[in-house]
Amino acid sequence: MAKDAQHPDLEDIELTTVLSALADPVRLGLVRLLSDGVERQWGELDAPVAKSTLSHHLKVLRSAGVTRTREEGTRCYVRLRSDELDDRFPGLLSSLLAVDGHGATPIGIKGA
Amino acid sequence: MAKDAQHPDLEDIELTTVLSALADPVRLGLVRLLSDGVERQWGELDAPVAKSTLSHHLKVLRSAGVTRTREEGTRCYVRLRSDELDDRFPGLLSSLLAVDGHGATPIGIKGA
DNA sequence: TTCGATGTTCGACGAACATCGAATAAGATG
DNA sequence: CATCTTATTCGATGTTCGTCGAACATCGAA
Repeated sequence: MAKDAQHPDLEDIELTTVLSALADPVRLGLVRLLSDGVERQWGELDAPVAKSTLSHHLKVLRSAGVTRTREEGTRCYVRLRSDELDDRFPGLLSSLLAVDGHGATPIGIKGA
Repeated sequence: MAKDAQHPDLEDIELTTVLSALADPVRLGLVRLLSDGVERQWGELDAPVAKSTLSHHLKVLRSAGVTRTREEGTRCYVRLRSDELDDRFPGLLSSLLAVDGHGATPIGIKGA
């Protein structure tokens, strides 16, 4: 699963790439959910999209260096690359999370 | 010219809208150029795109509340809405401008 | 090994987008 | 008025993007 889960070096990521990744409501919602630093399993994520779509979004986030994926058996866990992001783009993440009236799709946790 | 140059209230602008607007290399380049606070005339902007395309990009930025357009005769001037942006999205603009290794298209000033 | 759970990949679709050139509008200037 | 400059809009084109369902791959468990 997730064969070539590539995690790019943040130094190779351009600002426009990250901005594109975060410009989507669903992806921004995912980032906000993950912003507490807790690692989540895919199945936990309660997003109003099909599985394949969710998989796609998580792939985009991963490719943009925003998230990190860990595989354990058949399950995958995601978490934010907060520290690395803040190192590469100082202040960006925190300023994004501080905004309210963001157009992010609210993402929940199943069974919560 | 620029008949209904609408400048939305920043309070009505969502974060995703701004991120989308800034995710384009040309538009990010324009914002960086304008970040010195100087008001520029369209003709001054030396971007590697056709005039109609430039007009389009400036319209997107204006619709996203990022820039403000002033008309004077047949000429139009643009400037960043820096203060208002920082009020609505604290720290966002400055963190974006601080990044180097941004994928922004370099925009110049004609005759410079 | 067969089954179930979990993600991924693969077309496919429509919508949105970036881009251009040409046509247009409107003020400035001769 | 005729014309030039400046910017907008229109129509067209090709691309990218978000989305879905279906098929596939992989691991764990019965």
